[in-house]
Amino acid sequence: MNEDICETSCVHESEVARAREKMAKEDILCELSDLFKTLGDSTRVRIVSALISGELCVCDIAAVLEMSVSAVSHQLRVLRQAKIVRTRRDGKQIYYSIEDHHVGILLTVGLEHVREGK
Amino acid sequence: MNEDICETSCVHESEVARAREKMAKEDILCELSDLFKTLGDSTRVRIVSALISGELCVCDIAAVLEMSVSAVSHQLRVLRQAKIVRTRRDGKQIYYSIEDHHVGILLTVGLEHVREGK
DNA sequence: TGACTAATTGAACACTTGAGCATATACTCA
DNA sequence: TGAGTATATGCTCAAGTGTTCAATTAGTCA
Repeated sequence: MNEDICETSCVHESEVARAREKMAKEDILCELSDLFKTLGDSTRVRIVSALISGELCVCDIAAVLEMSVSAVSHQLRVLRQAKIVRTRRDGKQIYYSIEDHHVGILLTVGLEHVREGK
Repeated sequence: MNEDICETSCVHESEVARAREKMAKEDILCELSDLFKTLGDSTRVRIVSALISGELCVCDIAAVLEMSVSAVSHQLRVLRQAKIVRTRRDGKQIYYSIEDHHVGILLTVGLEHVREGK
């Protein structure tokens, strides 16, 4: 049952079948890569990292990052749509915070990996 | 000690200072975002996901993903440079496998997050 | 050694993306 | 309600990215 995709003769069919079976579904993996892609920008990880220690309003985030409110707001929207952060209004300000604990774990594990690589 | 970055008057200086202190260093966060960026592509997560259940040669990976060997090889290089995968030669083939356990954890936690979001 | 082949690489192109600017919301509070 | 202000959003452009095609490398094994 050759797949006729790889023309070369080196395909180990049983290994391929096994890997296919054990992998997560394609659309789930797409969502997963979208999640990583969202975290794959230095502005956005810096925002998330700043929020780990507690909620902040947009102006504060901009001050922490030393960036314009507009640029920060653009990235906050991306983080919001990806359900990585949530918002809460208090008076004139809108406070941002981390949406769920998975995000914190991802940051922590990722940092370990980075630091271990020296 | 106004930073003169955010012109508006809504900056909470103590919160900003606290966040700045607790955050990881800028260059570390940059490396972290690079890590996520590397995983932030559907082809690459699919490769990593395929390798979680065991090593595979380039041809096999291409077969699993139903992509050209060339396209896969380009992405494998990116994963290699990011120290996400390692290689081992056996005869004519080169086998790829996951570099370290953090990668598996990231995938797992990320999948949890994605699946929880329904 | 030399033919063969798995894998890598370079260049090109279409597509995506982040930041800046100007403008528009949306909410507060007097 | 209306002025004031914190935040959000279109639009645009420069910079970055993934895939294809063609050519090349690096290793095997007869």
